Amino acid sequence: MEHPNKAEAHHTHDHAGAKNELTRNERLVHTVLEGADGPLGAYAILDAVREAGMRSPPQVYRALERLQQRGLAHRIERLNAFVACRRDECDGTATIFAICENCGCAREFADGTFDGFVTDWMRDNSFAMRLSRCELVGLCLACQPPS
Amino acid sequence: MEHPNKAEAHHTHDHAGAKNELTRNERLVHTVLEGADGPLGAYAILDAVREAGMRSPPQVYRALERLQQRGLAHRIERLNAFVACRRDECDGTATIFAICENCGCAREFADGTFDGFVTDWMRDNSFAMRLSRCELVGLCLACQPPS
DNA sequence: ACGCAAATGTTATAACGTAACAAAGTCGCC
DNA sequence: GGCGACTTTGTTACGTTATAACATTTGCGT
Repeated sequence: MEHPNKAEAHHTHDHAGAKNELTRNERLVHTVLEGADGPLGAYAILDAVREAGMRSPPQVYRALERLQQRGLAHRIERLNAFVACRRDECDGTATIFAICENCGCAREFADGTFDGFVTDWMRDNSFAMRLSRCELVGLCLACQPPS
Repeated sequence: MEHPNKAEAHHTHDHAGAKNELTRNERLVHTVLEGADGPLGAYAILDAVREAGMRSPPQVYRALERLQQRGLAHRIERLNAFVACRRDECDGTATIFAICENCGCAREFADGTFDGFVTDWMRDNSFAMRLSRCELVGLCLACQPPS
């Protein structure tokens, strides 16, 4: 039951600043995510950047890893897919998504009550939290049956 | 951006009752999960039940799916792994896990503040939630550096 | 120019998950 | 008992997601 860990979510910057520090591959992947209308799998991203010169999965996964560290992209665990972060000042440590099962859209948001719950729980239970992920699964307004 | 969905989390029962309704394969998988000291991947489960007669991945995944529907097991998205639920009366619609990056342990718990946050948000945002998943990632008490 | 670190490129393979179909068990019902 | 419908199980083959390991190139300070 041993378990290593991955680099993730520790840089600080606001997004405007962070975007200017991207490498070529990071920028390619980030641009694709920004232009997408929903979460994209790593291989979908790969298809989209292939003509720009990225050819193999590790290149895409490495770019994604660094974008996540900077809070510029998030992985949606339930979908094995990735999105560009649209909130400014996001460091990636506390993300919440509402995921629609019908259209696949994923809406990211922040919430003070949730942050409070997390903070309280980690204090009361001596858990040294590095990051939290919350995924709400259901139907978005547009996808709900008429009335 | 269309997207289907999977069967999940809709039965009701308390666990004591539900356990008596398990089929042979479901019981085999559930017993393995109950005996494990942490989350298990589907192929680790397969190894553990092979001598009992289950031989292929679909058999394991099918049993897991039905256990999840009954709230007897949960998938931890971040780990691509599964655990037996130890709370009674769990229907699987709202799970919270604290996952240790060092030892791999996953502690499940429930929280009223979190439930309230979820309920409020779905009301305020007209989101028809089917289930919520929350995963806190960090170090459990036993794995934190001395002081 | 040299050396170091970061980033990139490439191959092969590991790990996770499912489609599709066949066979066997369960149960009600005439 | 025999029939039919449904559920569960069994099996093969494949699709999808992710990473290990190593070679090469790039950026940059001195």
